[in-house]
Amino acid sequence: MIDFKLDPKSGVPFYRQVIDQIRYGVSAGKLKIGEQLPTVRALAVELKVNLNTVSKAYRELEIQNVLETQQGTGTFIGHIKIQIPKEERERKLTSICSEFLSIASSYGFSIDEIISQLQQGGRK
Amino acid sequence: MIDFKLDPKSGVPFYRQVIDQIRYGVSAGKLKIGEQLPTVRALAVELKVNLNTVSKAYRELEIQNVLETQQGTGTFIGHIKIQIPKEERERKLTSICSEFLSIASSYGFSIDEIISQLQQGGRK
DNA sequence: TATATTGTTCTATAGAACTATTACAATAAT
DNA sequence: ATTATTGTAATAGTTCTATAGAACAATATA
Repeated sequence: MIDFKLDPKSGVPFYRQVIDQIRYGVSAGKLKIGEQLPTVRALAVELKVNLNTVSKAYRELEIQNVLETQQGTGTFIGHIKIQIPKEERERKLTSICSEFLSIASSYGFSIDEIISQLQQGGRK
Repeated sequence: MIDFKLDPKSGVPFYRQVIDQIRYGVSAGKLKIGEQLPTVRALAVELKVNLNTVSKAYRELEIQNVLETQQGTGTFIGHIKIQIPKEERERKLTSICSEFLSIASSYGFSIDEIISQLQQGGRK
């Protein structure tokens, strides 16, 4: 289970922060397939946000097939593994990396700093 | 001078992205004391945002003593040395890397793939 | 002086984000 | 069956973000 955290100063909407944390948790293996997430009400209380905010995050992730929800039961990590065509995959990798680099360096971060940080964040 | 970049998908307001990039640019030494910034109109055109959005960013930075403005002349990097706390810089790096990683790995890219691509894209 | 350029301010509009409240629907547990 | 728990939905109101357009103020320049 993730230890959810919200950063009000970041400027990033709460529901997007929740989405990010779940998506990253899944890909980092912190959230296993089929695992139950906190209920919308429980997470709303924990994060001190409105129920609708959590609900919105869960809803978007369900649309993306990251989550599966069962009314009355709960919300779970989805079973569907999404497949992306290889050419598109290559292009996507190049594109997001290039875009990210230009943004990161506009903040004054060097490649080395970035890579070092990514390596830390990538540990399981 | 900074190569300004806006990321509409990040969820961070435009004016905040501009603020961030200038502040980090200053602390990284990319923007020198007394250096003139683009005019509000020029930057607005470059970033394809409204004049008021840039103006808002500049105004906040003037309040923070990062910038000094002279009506009719332009906007300049202030003479008061602003240090961005190491922790804040760390947090920003962590934040953008984490967000990027969550997106990248949701496409199924491994850390190694990502880093390898970044190293290629980072060559000049 | 006249004109252009710069930043500033104001109004109006639109949409997103978030909260609050209430109610409804599906499932599980008793 | 009844109750509790879960997710869902609808409405309303506030704040924030961003745009568009217009006008104003200060400075530099021709």
